Amino acid sequence: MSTRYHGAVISRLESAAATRRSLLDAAAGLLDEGGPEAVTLREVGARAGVSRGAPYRHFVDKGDLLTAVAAEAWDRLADRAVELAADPLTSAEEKLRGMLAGILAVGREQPHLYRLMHQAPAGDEVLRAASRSQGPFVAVLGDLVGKDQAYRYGALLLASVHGIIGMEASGQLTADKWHTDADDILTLLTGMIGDR
Amino acid sequence: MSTRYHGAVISRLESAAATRRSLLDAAAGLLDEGGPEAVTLREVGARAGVSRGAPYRHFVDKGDLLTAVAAEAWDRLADRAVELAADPLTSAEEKLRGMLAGILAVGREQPHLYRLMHQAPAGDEVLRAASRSQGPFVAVLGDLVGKDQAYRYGALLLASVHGIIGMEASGQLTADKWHTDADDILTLLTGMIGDR
DNA sequence: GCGTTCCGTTGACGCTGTCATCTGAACAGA
DNA sequence: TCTGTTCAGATGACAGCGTCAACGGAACGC
Repeated sequence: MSTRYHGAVISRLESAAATRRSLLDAAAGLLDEGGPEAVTLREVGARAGVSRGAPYRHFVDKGDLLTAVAAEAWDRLADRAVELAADPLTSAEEKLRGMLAGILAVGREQPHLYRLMHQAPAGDEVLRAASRSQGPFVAVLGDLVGKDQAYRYGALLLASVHGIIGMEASGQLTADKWHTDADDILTLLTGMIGDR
Repeated sequence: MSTRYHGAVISRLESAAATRRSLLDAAAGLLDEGGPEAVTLREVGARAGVSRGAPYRHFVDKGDLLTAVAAEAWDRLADRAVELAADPLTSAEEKLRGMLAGILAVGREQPHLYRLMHQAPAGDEVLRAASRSQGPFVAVLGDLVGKDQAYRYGALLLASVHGIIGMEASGQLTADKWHTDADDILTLLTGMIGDR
Protein backbone atom coordinates (compact mmCIF):
# COMPACT_ATOMS: atom_id res chain seq x y z
CA MET A 1 0.00 0.00 0.00
CA SER A 2 1.27 3.45 -0.89
CA THR A 3 0.66 6.87 0.55
CA ARG A 4 -2.02 9.23 -0.67
CA TYR A 5 -1.38 12.83 -1.71
CA HIS A 6 -4.18 15.00 -3.06
CA GLY A 7 -6.17 11.81 -3.56
CA ALA A 8 -3.59 10.21 -5.79
CA VAL A 9 -1.63 7.09 -4.90
CA ILE A 10 2.05 7.89 -5.09
CA SER A 11 5.36 6.36 -4.16
CA ARG A 12 7.43 7.24 -1.14
CA LEU A 13 9.85 9.22 -3.27
CA GLU A 14 7.04 11.24 -4.78
CA SER A 15 5.56 11.82 -1.35
CA ALA A 16 8.81 13.19 0.00
CA ALA A 17 9.19 15.48 -3.01
CA ALA A 18 5.64 16.70 -2.51
CA THR A 19 6.33 17.50 1.14
CA ARG A 20 9.46 19.40 0.17
CA ARG A 21 7.42 21.36 -2.37
CA SER A 22 4.75 22.12 0.26
CA LEU A 23 7.39 23.31 2.71
CA LEU A 24 8.90 25.68 0.14
CA ASP A 25 5.48 27.06 -0.77
CA ALA A 26 4.52 27.46 2.86
CA ALA A 27 7.74 29.32 3.67
CA ALA A 28 7.39 31.58 0.63
CA GLY A 29 3.75 32.30 1.46
CA LEU A 30 4.46 33.15 5.08
CA LEU A 31 7.34 35.39 3.99
CA ASP A 32 5.14 37.26 1.53
CA GLU A 33 2.30 37.74 3.97
CA GLY A 34 4.03 38.45 7.25
CA GLY A 35 7.69 39.16 6.59
CA PRO A 36 10.73 37.27 7.89
CA GLU A 37 9.59 37.03 11.50
CA ALA A 38 6.40 35.28 10.39
CA VAL A 39 8.45 32.41 8.95
CA THR A 40 8.81 29.97 11.85
CA LEU A 41 9.49 26.30 11.26
CA ARG A 42 6.45 25.47 13.37
CA GLU A 43 4.18 27.57 11.19
CA VAL A 44 5.82 26.35 7.98
CA GLY A 45 5.21 22.78 9.09
CA ALA A 46 1.61 23.48 10.06
CA ARG A 47 0.82 25.15 6.74
CA ALA A 48 2.45 22.29 4.85
CA GLY A 49 0.43 19.79 6.85
CA VAL A 50 3.39 18.28 8.71
CA SER A 51 4.98 18.70 12.11
CA ARG A 52 7.58 21.21 13.26
CA GLY A 53 10.41 18.73 12.88
CA ALA A 54 9.60 17.60 9.36
CA PRO A 55 11.60 20.36 7.62
CA TYR A 56 14.78 18.82 8.99
CA ARG A 57 14.23 15.80 6.72
CA HIS A 58 14.53 18.08 3.66
CA PHE A 59 16.73 20.99 4.76
CA VAL A 60 19.67 21.09 7.13
CA ASP A 61 18.23 24.04 9.03
CA LYS A 62 15.96 27.06 8.71
CA GLY A 63 18.57 29.04 6.79
CA ASP A 64 18.88 26.27 4.24
CA LEU A 65 15.13 26.32 3.66
CA LEU A 66 15.17 30.08 3.14
CA THR A 67 18.14 29.76 0.80
CA ALA A 68 16.16 27.31 -1.32
CA VAL A 69 13.24 29.76 -1.45
CA ALA A 70 15.58 32.52 -2.62
CA ALA A 71 17.21 30.26 -5.23
CA GLU A 72 13.82 29.38 -6.70
CA ALA A 73 12.92 33.05 -6.97
CA TRP A 74 16.19 33.74 -8.80
CA ASP A 75 15.47 30.81 -11.08
CA ARG A 76 12.08 32.24 -12.02
CA LEU A 77 13.75 35.54 -12.86
CA ALA A 78 16.40 33.76 -14.93
CA ASP A 79 13.73 31.77 -16.78
CA ARG A 80 12.02 35.01 -17.68
CA ALA A 81 15.26 36.55 -18.92
CA VAL A 82 16.13 33.53 -21.04
CA GLU A 83 12.63 33.42 -22.49
CA LEU A 84 12.68 37.14 -23.22
CA ALA A 85 16.07 36.99 -24.90
CA ALA A 86 14.98 34.14 -27.16
CA ASP A 87 11.86 35.94 -28.42
CA PRO A 88 12.61 36.99 -32.02
CA LEU A 89 9.69 39.43 -32.18
CA THR A 90 10.74 41.90 -29.47
CA SER A 91 13.44 44.48 -29.97
CA ALA A 92 16.56 44.75 -27.83
CA GLU A 93 15.14 47.77 -26.01
CA GLU A 94 11.93 45.92 -25.24
CA LYS A 95 13.88 42.91 -23.99
CA LEU A 96 15.95 45.09 -21.70
CA ARG A 97 12.87 46.88 -20.38
CA GLY A 98 11.17 43.53 -19.80
CA MET A 99 14.07 42.16 -17.77
CA LEU A 100 14.30 45.26 -15.61
CA ALA A 101 10.53 45.26 -15.17
CA GLY A 102 10.70 41.68 -13.92
CA ILE A 103 13.16 42.64 -11.20
CA LEU A 104 11.16 45.73 -10.30
CA ALA A 105 7.99 43.67 -10.03
CA VAL A 106 9.52 41.30 -7.49
CA GLY A 107 10.87 44.21 -5.47
CA ARG A 108 7.49 45.90 -5.34
CA GLU A 109 5.07 42.99 -5.12
CA GLN A 110 7.17 40.68 -2.95
CA PRO A 111 9.48 42.97 -0.99
CA HIS A 112 10.30 40.41 1.70
CA LEU A 113 11.23 37.82 -0.90
CA TYR A 114 13.33 40.41 -2.70
CA ARG A 115 15.26 41.20 0.48
CA LEU A 116 15.83 37.49 1.07
CA MET A 117 17.21 37.13 -2.45
CA HIS A 118 19.85 39.76 -1.72
CA GLN A 119 20.74 38.62 1.77
CA ALA A 120 24.45 38.49 2.45
CA PRO A 121 26.34 36.36 1.96
CA ALA A 122 24.52 34.54 -0.83
CA GLY A 123 25.16 30.79 -0.95
CA ASP A 124 26.45 28.95 -4.01
CA GLU A 125 22.95 27.79 -4.89
CA VAL A 126 21.67 31.35 -4.99
CA LEU A 127 24.70 32.71 -6.83
CA ARG A 128 24.40 30.08 -9.54
CA ALA A 129 20.70 30.78 -10.05
CA ALA A 130 21.33 34.53 -10.09
CA SER A 131 24.16 34.18 -12.58
CA ARG A 132 21.98 32.29 -15.04
CA SER A 133 20.14 35.48 -15.93
CA GLN A 134 23.37 37.33 -16.55
CA GLY A 135 24.03 35.78 -19.97
CA PRO A 136 20.85 36.94 -21.68
CA PHE A 137 21.04 40.27 -19.88
CA VAL A 138 24.56 41.05 -21.07
CA ALA A 139 23.75 39.74 -24.55
CA VAL A 140 20.85 42.17 -24.93
CA LEU A 141 23.01 45.02 -23.70
CA GLY A 142 25.69 44.04 -26.20
CA ASP A 143 23.19 44.75 -28.97
CA LEU A 144 22.64 48.23 -27.55
CA VAL A 145 26.05 49.52 -26.42
CA GLY A 146 28.45 47.10 -28.06
CA LYS A 147 29.98 43.90 -26.73
CA ASP A 148 33.01 45.55 -25.18
CA GLN A 149 30.94 47.85 -22.97
CA ALA A 150 28.07 45.47 -22.22
CA TYR A 151 29.41 44.27 -18.86
CA ARG A 152 30.14 47.75 -17.52
CA TYR A 153 26.71 49.10 -18.45
CA GLY A 154 25.04 45.89 -17.35
CA ALA A 155 26.51 46.13 -13.87
CA LEU A 156 25.58 49.80 -13.71
CA LEU A 157 21.98 49.12 -14.73
CA LEU A 158 21.54 46.19 -12.38
CA ALA A 159 23.02 48.09 -9.46
CA SER A 160 20.80 51.09 -10.18
CA VAL A 161 17.63 49.04 -10.31
CA HIS A 162 18.64 47.27 -7.12
CA GLY A 163 19.31 50.57 -5.41
CA ILE A 164 16.05 52.11 -6.58
CA ILE A 165 14.07 49.18 -5.20
CA GLY A 166 15.92 49.35 -1.90
CA MET A 167 15.37 53.07 -1.46
CA GLU A 168 11.75 52.74 -2.48
CA ALA A 169 11.18 49.95 0.02
CA SER A 170 12.77 51.81 2.93
CA GLY A 171 10.72 54.91 2.17
CA GLN A 172 13.70 57.06 1.21
CA LEU A 173 12.87 57.48 -2.47
CA THR A 174 9.66 59.49 -2.38
CA ALA A 175 8.36 61.89 -5.01
CA ASP A 176 7.95 64.78 -2.57
CA LYS A 177 11.58 64.57 -1.48
CA TRP A 178 13.25 63.98 -4.82
CA HIS A 179 10.74 65.37 -7.33
CA THR A 180 11.16 62.16 -9.30
CA ASP A 181 10.36 58.45 -9.10
CA ALA A 182 11.76 55.06 -10.01
CA ASP A 183 10.54 55.06 -13.60
CA ASP A 184 11.84 58.56 -14.23
CA ILE A 185 15.28 57.68 -12.90
CA LEU A 186 15.44 54.55 -15.02
CA THR A 187 14.33 56.48 -18.07
CA LEU A 188 17.05 59.02 -17.37
CA LEU A 189 19.68 56.32 -17.06
CA THR A 190 18.62 54.25 -20.07
CA GLY A 191 18.47 57.48 -22.04
CA MET A 192 22.04 58.30 -21.05
CA ILE A 193 23.10 54.82 -22.08
CA GLY A 194 21.22 55.05 -25.36
CA ASP A 195 23.09 58.23 -26.20
CA ARG A 196 26.35 56.33 -26.30
CA MET B 1 25.48 60.53 47.74
CA SER B 2 25.49 60.30 43.98
CA THR B 3 26.36 57.52 41.58
CA ARG B 4 29.77 57.00 40.09
CA TYR B 5 30.45 56.62 36.40
CA HIS B 6 33.99 56.26 35.12
CA GLY B 7 35.13 57.47 38.47
CA ALA B 8 33.22 60.76 38.30
CA VAL B 9 30.38 61.67 40.64
CA ILE B 10 27.34 62.46 38.55
CA SER B 11 23.63 63.11 38.99
CA ARG B 12 20.89 60.58 38.41
CA LEU B 13 19.99 62.22 35.12
CA GLU B 14 23.56 62.07 33.91
CA SER B 15 23.81 58.46 35.00
CA ALA B 16 20.74 57.51 32.99
CA ALA B 17 22.09 59.29 29.92
CA ALA B 18 25.41 57.51 30.31
CA THR B 19 23.64 54.15 30.49
CA ARG B 20 21.70 54.95 27.35
CA ARG B 21 24.94 55.86 25.62
CA SER B 22 26.55 52.60 26.76
CA LEU B 23 23.58 50.59 25.49
CA LEU B 24 23.77 52.21 22.06
CA ASP B 25 27.52 51.62 21.84
CA ALA B 26 27.16 48.03 22.99
CA ALA B 27 24.44 47.32 20.42
CA ALA B 28 26.44 48.95 17.61
CA GLY B 29 29.56 47.05 18.62
CA LEU B 30 27.82 43.69 18.75
CA LEU B 31 26.20 44.39 15.37
CA ASP B 32 29.55 45.23 13.79
CA GLU B 33 31.31 42.20 15.21
CA GLY B 34 28.72 39.46 14.96
CA GLY B 35 25.87 40.63 12.78
CA PRO B 36 22.20 41.03 13.68
CA GLU B 37 21.84 37.69 15.45
CA ALA B 38 24.65 38.62 17.83
CA VAL B 39 22.65 41.57 19.13
CA THR B 40 20.64 40.15 22.04
CA LEU B 41 19.35 42.37 24.81
CA ARG B 42 21.09 40.14 27.34
CA GLU B 43 24.45 40.63 25.64
CA VAL B 44 23.84 44.33 25.10
CA GLY B 45 23.07 44.72 28.79
CA ALA B 46 26.10 42.70 29.84
CA ARG B 47 28.45 44.70 27.62
CA ALA B 48 26.96 47.95 28.90
CA GLY B 49 27.40 46.75 32.49
CA VAL B 50 23.69 46.48 33.29
CA SER B 51 21.12 43.70 33.38
CA ARG B 52 19.03 42.28 30.56
CA GLY B 53 15.98 44.32 31.57
CA ALA B 54 17.74 47.68 31.77
CA PRO B 55 17.29 48.56 28.06
CA TYR B 56 13.55 48.77 28.65
CA ARG B 57 14.11 51.87 30.77
CA HIS B 58 15.52 53.69 27.73
CA PHE B 59 13.89 52.04 24.68
CA VAL B 60 10.41 50.64 24.24
CA ASP B 61 11.76 47.39 22.80
CA LYS B 62 14.66 45.87 20.91
CA GLY B 63 13.53 47.35 17.61
CA ASP B 64 13.49 50.81 19.11
CA LEU B 65 17.08 50.39 20.28
CA LEU B 66 18.19 49.29 16.81
CA THR B 67 16.30 52.19 15.24
CA ALA B 68 18.25 54.58 17.44
CA VAL B 69 21.53 52.95 16.37
CA ALA B 70 20.56 53.39 12.71
CA ALA B 71 19.50 57.00 13.26
CA GLU B 72 22.86 57.84 14.84
CA ALA B 73 24.69 56.31 11.89
CA TRP B 74 22.63 58.41 9.48
CA ASP B 75 23.38 61.46 11.59
CA ARG B 76 27.12 60.85 11.32
CA LEU B 77 26.76 60.61 7.54
CA ALA B 78 24.73 63.81 7.46
CA ASP B 79 27.30 65.60 9.61
CA ARG B 80 29.99 64.62 7.15
CA ALA B 81 27.92 65.86 4.21
CA VAL B 82 27.19 69.20 5.86
CA GLU B 83 30.82 69.64 6.80
CA LEU B 84 31.99 68.73 3.31
CA ALA B 85 29.53 71.10 1.64
CA ALA B 86 30.66 74.00 3.83
CA ASP B 87 34.36 73.57 3.04
CA PRO B 88 35.30 76.46 0.71
CA LEU B 89 38.57 74.86 -0.39
CA THR B 90 37.23 71.73 -2.08
CA SER B 91 35.65 71.72 -5.51
CA ALA B 92 32.14 70.52 -6.24
CA GLU B 93 33.48 67.32 -7.76
CA GLU B 94 35.60 66.62 -4.70
CA LYS B 95 32.65 67.29 -2.42
CA LEU B 96 30.48 64.86 -4.38
CA ARG B 97 33.19 62.20 -4.37
CA GLY B 98 33.66 62.68 -0.63
CA MET B 99 29.97 62.22 0.10
CA LEU B 100 29.73 59.08 -2.02
CA ALA B 101 32.93 57.75 -0.47
CA GLY B 102 31.42 58.21 2.98
CA ILE B 103 28.44 56.06 2.07
CA LEU B 104 30.67 53.45 0.41
CA ALA B 105 32.89 53.32 3.48
CA VAL B 106 29.97 52.47 5.78
CA GLY B 107 28.74 49.82 3.37
CA ARG B 108 32.13 48.16 3.19
CA GLU B 109 33.50 48.61 6.70
CA GLN B 110 30.24 48.20 8.62
CA PRO B 111 28.01 46.08 6.37
CA HIS B 112 25.65 45.00 9.14
CA LEU B 113 25.14 48.59 10.25
CA TYR B 114 24.58 49.59 6.63
CA ARG B 115 21.87 46.97 6.21
CA LEU B 116 20.22 48.13 9.42
CA MET B 117 20.20 51.71 8.13
CA HIS B 118 18.23 50.62 5.08
CA GLN B 119 15.85 48.29 6.83
CA ALA B 120 12.26 48.70 5.75
CA PRO B 121 10.21 50.46 6.76
CA ALA B 122 12.42 53.21 8.15
CA GLY B 123 10.96 55.01 11.15
CA ASP B 124 10.47 58.78 11.32
CA GLU B 125 13.62 59.17 13.38
CA VAL B 126 15.70 57.45 10.70
CA LEU B 127 14.02 59.23 7.80
CA ARG B 128 14.65 62.62 9.38
CA ALA B 129 18.32 61.88 9.98
CA ALA B 130 18.71 60.48 6.46
CA SER B 131 17.02 63.51 4.91
CA ARG B 132 19.39 65.92 6.61
CA SER B 133 22.19 64.92 4.23
CA GLN B 134 19.98 65.48 1.20
CA GLY B 135 20.28 69.27 1.26
CA PRO B 136 24.07 69.49 0.89
CA PHE B 137 24.06 66.58 -1.53
CA VAL B 138 21.55 68.17 -3.90
CA ALA B 139 23.26 71.55 -3.54
CA VAL B 140 26.60 70.14 -4.69
CA LEU B 141 24.91 68.41 -7.61
CA GLY B 142 23.20 71.66 -8.53
CA ASP B 143 26.66 73.16 -9.09
CA LEU B 144 27.48 70.33 -11.47
CA VAL B 145 24.34 69.65 -13.52
CA GLY B 146 22.17 72.68 -12.81
CA LYS B 147 19.52 73.24 -10.17
CA ASP B 148 16.65 71.92 -12.28
CA GLN B 149 18.28 68.53 -12.82
CA ALA B 150 19.96 68.16 -9.42
CA TYR B 151 17.21 66.07 -7.85
CA ARG B 152 16.93 63.61 -10.72
CA TYR B 153 20.67 63.01 -10.90
CA GLY B 154 20.95 62.98 -7.12
CA ALA B 155 18.40 60.21 -6.81
CA LEU B 156 20.09 58.29 -9.62
CA LEU B 157 23.52 58.59 -8.00
CA LEU B 158 22.29 57.65 -4.53
CA ALA B 159 20.37 54.66 -5.84
CA SER B 160 23.35 53.49 -7.85
CA VAL B 161 25.73 53.69 -4.91
CA HIS B 162 23.20 51.90 -2.75
CA GLY B 163 22.79 49.18 -5.34
CA ILE B 164 26.51 48.76 -5.83
CA ILE B 165 27.03 48.28 -2.10
CA GLY B 166 24.19 45.79 -1.91
CA MET B 167 25.43 43.70 -4.82
CA GLU B 168 28.98 43.85 -3.50
CA ALA B 169 27.87 42.69 -0.06
CA SER B 170 25.82 39.76 -1.38
CA GLY B 171 28.70 38.62 -3.57
CA GLN B 172 26.92 39.28 -6.86
CA LEU B 173 29.14 42.11 -8.06
CA THR B 174 32.47 40.39 -8.59
CA ALA B 175 35.22 41.34 -11.03
CA ASP B 176 35.37 37.90 -12.66
CA LYS B 177 31.66 37.95 -13.46
CA TRP B 178 31.28 41.53 -14.61
CA HIS B 179 34.81 42.52 -15.67
CA THR B 180 34.39 45.67 -13.64
CA ASP B 181 34.12 46.85 -10.02
CA ALA B 182 32.35 49.42 -7.89
CA ASP B 183 34.78 52.26 -8.55
CA ASP B 184 34.75 51.66 -12.29
CA ILE B 185 30.94 51.72 -12.39
CA LEU B 186 30.81 54.92 -10.37
CA THR B 187 33.44 56.50 -12.61
CA LEU B 188 31.38 55.50 -15.63
CA LEU B 189 28.23 57.02 -14.14
CA THR B 190 29.79 60.25 -12.89
CA GLY B 191 31.47 60.58 -16.27
CA MET B 192 28.12 60.26 -18.01
CA ILE B 193 26.67 62.89 -15.67
CA GLY B 194 29.64 65.18 -16.18
CA ASP B 195 29.06 65.08 -19.94
CA ARG B 196 25.69 66.79 -19.56
C1' DG C 1 8.71 -12.94 4.51
C1' DC C 2 12.47 -10.17 6.53
C1' DG C 3 15.62 -6.65 7.43
C1' DT C 4 16.65 -2.01 6.04
C1' DT C 5 15.80 2.63 4.91
C1' DC C 6 13.99 6.88 5.83
C1' DC C 7 10.03 10.32 6.36
C1' DG C 8 7.53 12.14 10.02
C1' DT C 9 6.29 12.80 15.12
C1' DT C 10 7.25 13.98 19.70
C1' DG C 11 9.56 15.31 24.07
C1' DA C 12 13.12 18.06 25.63
C1' DC C 13 16.72 21.72 25.91
C1' DG C 14 18.74 26.25 25.85
C1' DC C 15 18.10 30.79 24.27
C1' DT C 16 15.34 34.70 23.15
C1' DG C 17 12.20 39.08 23.93
C1' DT C 18 9.12 40.73 27.11
C1' DC C 19 6.52 41.71 31.32
C1' DA C 20 5.32 42.17 36.39
C1' DT C 21 7.35 42.84 40.47
C1' DC C 22 10.65 44.32 43.67
C1' DT C 23 14.68 47.19 45.49
C1' DG C 24 17.13 51.12 46.52
C1' DA C 25 19.12 55.51 45.71
C1' DA C 26 18.33 60.27 44.04
C1' DC C 27 15.25 63.75 44.33
C1' DA C 28 11.50 67.67 45.93
C1' DG C 29 9.33 69.72 49.58
C1' DA C 30 8.27 70.39 54.61
C1' DT D 1 16.68 66.77 58.77
C1' DC D 2 12.89 64.00 57.91
C1' DT D 3 9.44 62.12 54.56
C1' DG D 4 7.21 60.73 50.55
C1' DT D 5 7.85 60.21 45.59
C1' DT D 6 10.14 59.01 41.43
C1' DC D 7 12.56 56.12 38.61
C1' DA D 8 16.85 53.39 36.95
C1' DG D 9 17.95 48.93 37.48
C1' DA D 10 17.61 43.78 39.00
C1' DT D 11 15.20 39.61 38.89
C1' DG D 12 11.82 35.74 38.42
C1' DA D 13 8.74 34.05 35.16
C1' DC D 14 6.57 32.98 30.70
C1' DA D 15 5.72 31.85 25.88
C1' DG D 16 7.83 31.14 21.58
C1' DC D 17 11.73 29.96 18.95
C1' DG D 18 15.39 26.67 16.46
C1' DT D 19 17.36 22.42 17.15
C1' DC D 20 18.32 17.65 18.43
C1' DA D 21 17.73 12.75 20.09
C1' DA D 22 14.75 9.16 20.32
C1' DC D 23 11.04 6.72 18.50
C1' DG D 24 7.31 4.74 15.26
C1' DG D 25 5.82 3.02 11.02
C1' DA D 26 5.25 2.50 6.18
C1' DA D 27 7.60 1.78 1.80
C1' DC D 28 11.25 -0.46 -0.07
C1' DG D 29 15.13 -4.26 -1.93
C1' DC D 30 16.01 -8.94 -1.66
